Amino acid sequence: MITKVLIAEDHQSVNISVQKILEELAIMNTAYAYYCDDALNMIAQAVRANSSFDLLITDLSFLPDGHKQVLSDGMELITAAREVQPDLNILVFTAENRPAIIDQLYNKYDIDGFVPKARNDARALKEAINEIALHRRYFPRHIRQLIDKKNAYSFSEFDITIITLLAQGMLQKDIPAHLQRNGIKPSGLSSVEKKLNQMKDALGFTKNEQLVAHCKDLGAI
Amino acid sequence: MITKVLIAEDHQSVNISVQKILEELAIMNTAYAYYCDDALNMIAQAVRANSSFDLLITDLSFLPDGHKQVLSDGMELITAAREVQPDLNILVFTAENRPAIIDQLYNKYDIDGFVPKARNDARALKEAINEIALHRRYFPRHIRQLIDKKNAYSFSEFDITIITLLAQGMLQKDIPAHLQRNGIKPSGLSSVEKKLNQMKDALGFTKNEQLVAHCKDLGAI
DNA sequence: TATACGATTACGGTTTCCCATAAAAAAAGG
DNA sequence: CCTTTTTTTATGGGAAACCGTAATCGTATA
Repeated sequence: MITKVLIAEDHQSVNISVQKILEELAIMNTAYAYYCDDALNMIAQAVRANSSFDLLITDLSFLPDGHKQVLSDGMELITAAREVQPDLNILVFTAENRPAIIDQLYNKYDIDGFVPKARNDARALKEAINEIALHRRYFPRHIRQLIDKKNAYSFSEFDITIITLLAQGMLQKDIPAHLQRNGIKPSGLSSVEKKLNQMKDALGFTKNEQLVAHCKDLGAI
Repeated sequence: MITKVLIAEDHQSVNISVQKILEELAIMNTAYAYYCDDALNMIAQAVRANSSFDLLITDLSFLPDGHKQVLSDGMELITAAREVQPDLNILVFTAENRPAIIDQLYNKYDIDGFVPKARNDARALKEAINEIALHRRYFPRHIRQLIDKKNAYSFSEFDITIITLLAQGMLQKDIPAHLQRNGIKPSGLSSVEKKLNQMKDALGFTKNEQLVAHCKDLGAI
């Protein structure tokens, strides 16, 4: 049963609506935060007071606005929250639709539900909360498809490192030295070239510029 | 005086809040649409019925969801709306924060106000509506700064063409032929190289990959 | 220890890109 | 109409990237 819920959402306009939705579900014990740090503090304090939250509804992107924060986005909040309260249910409510991000949430962060901000998000939120109350994960079908589609090519950490360096202006021939300095295993120039060719081949690309553009679209870099 | 307002916003959660905000401003004559096409129809019909809207509050991104639409985003809606009702006040309410996009809204689409979805967006919306009622444009200071900052380098159509081609995988040496086929004036390879150098120089870059990444971030391509 | 195998790295030739300079063309000015 | 200036285009040498192949390293196995 879900009775105590925390909303972490920096958009006031959305925050208001989520509160209203919880009211309609007869969940009266709610709290809300506009910053990740505030949210984490509330979670920690609730744990200490033996009245921990049953559910965290959080956005992913939190715009910086001058207030210095330890946690800068929803991903970090999720990690930190799980540390202070491992059994906390987490529902991500966001406009983010880049497959690489959602895939991470599902497979790495192991969140309990995902609701995209969209035309029927109010109804979807209610469904999601009800599902999570029944200990089931909530991921709409079209979201699952999105995750699968991105698996056209699954970028490894090594892939991302190389493309990021290129996008930052490093010469290909200088990458090996950088990899060695950071203790990254395959560091030969040939290995870098091979990886780039693998990626381009898998995606039907011919130039590094395409890889950079594609990763930007996916949100991988 | 603003008495009749149309909300075009596909996120139900946001749409609800905006309606509530208008209520608080004692604006009771409101309508809302989840699709651009619907919004345009409502505007056109109101004009025909001699009861046109005073203000359109619109988002920019409208997610496609199967329903085939003529207008696919807020930019197109704005253009179409201005055709059927040139004096319509337009307030853009969006999470979009790419400078190139906001710059276009301000200088090309000539909208009356811009409110970013953020921590105090409910209050900002009220301020914006009040300002517009007084026939003043509403653009928060930090938004103006954002527009100016992007003017570190102002991409021309030619610039964008070249970078887009690179991001699509075209070899640099093949670009001149493409430019000629499309009747674009400077088409020599040297001209392409010169432009690329100008851009990289202005932005402190050394590689084309950086340009592609930067333009993706800006929303220029 | 020897050997086989996969992964990584090194090397050489070709293509593309980069950059400076010069020629040609177009525009501006007298 | 000619000169001056600017813009565009052409050319060539050198650097980087591309690509196939060979050498090397590391590990597992007999």
